[in-house]
Amino acid sequence: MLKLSKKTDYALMAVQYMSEKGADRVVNTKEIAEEYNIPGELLAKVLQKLGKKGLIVSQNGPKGGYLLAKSPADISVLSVIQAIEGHVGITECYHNEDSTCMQMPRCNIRTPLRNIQNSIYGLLDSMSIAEMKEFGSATIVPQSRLYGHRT
Amino acid sequence: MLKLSKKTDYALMAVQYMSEKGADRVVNTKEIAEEYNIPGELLAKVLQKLGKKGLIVSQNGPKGGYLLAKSPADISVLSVIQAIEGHVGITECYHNEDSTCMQMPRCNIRTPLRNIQNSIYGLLDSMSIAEMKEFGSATIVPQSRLYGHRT
DNA sequence: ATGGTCTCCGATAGAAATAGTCGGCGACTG
DNA sequence: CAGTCGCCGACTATTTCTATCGGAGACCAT
Repeated sequence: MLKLSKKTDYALMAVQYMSEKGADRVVNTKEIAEEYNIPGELLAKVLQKLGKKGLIVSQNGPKGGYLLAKSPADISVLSVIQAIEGHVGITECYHNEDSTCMQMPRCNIRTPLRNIQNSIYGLLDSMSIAEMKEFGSATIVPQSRLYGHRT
Repeated sequence: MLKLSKKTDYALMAVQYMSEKGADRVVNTKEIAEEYNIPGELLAKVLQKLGKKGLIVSQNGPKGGYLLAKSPADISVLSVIQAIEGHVGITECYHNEDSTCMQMPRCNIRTPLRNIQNSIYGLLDSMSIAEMKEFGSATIVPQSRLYGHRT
């Protein structure tokens, strides 16, 4: 229903939080969990996934935690979403590679929806974590935000 | 996970189908269900919802069925989606009016996500069923497709 | 007027995704 | 070498989505 999962929300919050704290500050799971009232063990899994995907870097041991792997300006919102949700698609047939969709043979909305999907992707891909924060205060989304994308 | 439900897919297919058949042709549930291999009883419910929302008009009795209530150019993709899924939001707090989100007090992504959501809405709202069909053959989504939306 | 066809509606069962939990392992710092 | 913290897999609970069932009401043709 076009809704992001809670895990994804948590991921975005965490990344945003780290970006606020600065590049040198090691942040641990508990700290974020308490800040936002997120169940610690669930957030831990989310951060682990972000780590695997190379978006953040982990540091073990006491005083350990996480750091952003790159500058907030270089982390796209889409990359965070995809790190958690895997390959995302607006419909079953774009979401699942080997989907056995009964409607496929005569489907009249497959291609149009792909175009819509690509547009949404373009928006999410073009927006960085750093930009997203600014959007918080901005009231208007710039017009130049959406692109045509080849099918 | 940013995916439309199957019901919504069915709704879009059905509306598209009706638009193809022309304004005067009464289409019944069974016909659409067979064309696209959709479970008949489920499609029936979907069409009923579209009827309630005034997107299509029902005609009872034998030789009954459905007609588009307006021209395909006047039916937005968003209106079809919302007819089936109700109020849609990219996050829980925008999806559910009375959501008790534990992250609310300090949430750092609420407003930015709303802007993103509004952008997506703008796209879906500005696209009609008639246009959607053309997007099926087009390879490029026009640049002018996204707007700024007030928060 | 009546039987067949079709929409309409609520309830419910089954399947799948999501949210959250638990327990043990390994790495690091002081 | 002990405590802290990340790492990982399995597990349960909850919610949402998908699909089905049974019956009521509208309508047309004969």
